Amino acid sequence: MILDNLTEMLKGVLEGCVLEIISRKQTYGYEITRQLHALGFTDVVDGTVYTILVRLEKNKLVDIETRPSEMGPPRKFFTLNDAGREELRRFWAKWEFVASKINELREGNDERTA
Amino acid sequence: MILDNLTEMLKGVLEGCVLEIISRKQTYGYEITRQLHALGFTDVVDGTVYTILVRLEKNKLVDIETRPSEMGPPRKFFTLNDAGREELRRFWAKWEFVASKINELREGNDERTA
DNA sequence: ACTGGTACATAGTAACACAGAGTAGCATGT
DNA sequence: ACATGCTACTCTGTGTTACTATGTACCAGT
Repeated sequence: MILDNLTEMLKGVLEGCVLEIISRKQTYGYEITRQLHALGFTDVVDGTVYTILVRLEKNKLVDIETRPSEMGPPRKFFTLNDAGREELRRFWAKWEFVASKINELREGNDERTA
Repeated sequence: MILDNLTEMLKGVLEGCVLEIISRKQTYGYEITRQLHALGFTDVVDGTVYTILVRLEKNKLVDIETRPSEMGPPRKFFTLNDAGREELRRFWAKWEFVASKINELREGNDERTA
């Protein structure tokens, strides 16, 4: 990728992305990582996703169900619960706010003091 | 503000905002803080802005000029140098990438492979 | 003298993404 | 039998960042 080091910019948004992905359908860590890669965030590694999932679990935003896989070790499937859906809603509200303000700044209210 | 705790989402973008503000015109810390408040980021405190400015200086992205003020203590005026303008350009490229991907995710490419 | 606004500075803290390594199951190839 | 490679989860440690809290200092108005 030409754009190196998106790390800092992803802070605070990656968790929201994971929430959104889980909200679409019940899924598991490895699959989530692949979806993020497909989205374009190719530098996001599985370790990062797993720490996010652990955090979501700790904050009781997801329900978890472990099921055997046809390929490899068993999978931990995640589903959003009510708190998770509420958190996701808040995430998008925050994103909308921040993104609109950033774009406002960008589109230069070039305040001619002229 | 209804939207509490934008902190994490601002990581990685606040520095870019400060660069953009400085690029508009030579300015100083306190004024930058006020502009961020005016933008809508009301929870950003001056201490945060000063640490960013110190970082910009350390990374040699700004030129600095200290001048007396009519009101209060002397001000440290900041101007972007070539490296700073290049960094700002990179910031917007990253922002454009991340924002487009997030919005893509949001607008649900619900890609049912049916 | 006191308050309040202006202006800069810094030590400590919490949150987050990442690096790196490890464990484990299964399939395939040699 | 052994190695390789993909799938899948887990954990420890690190660096970066914004925030908290506090302090210094200068000036104006009361």
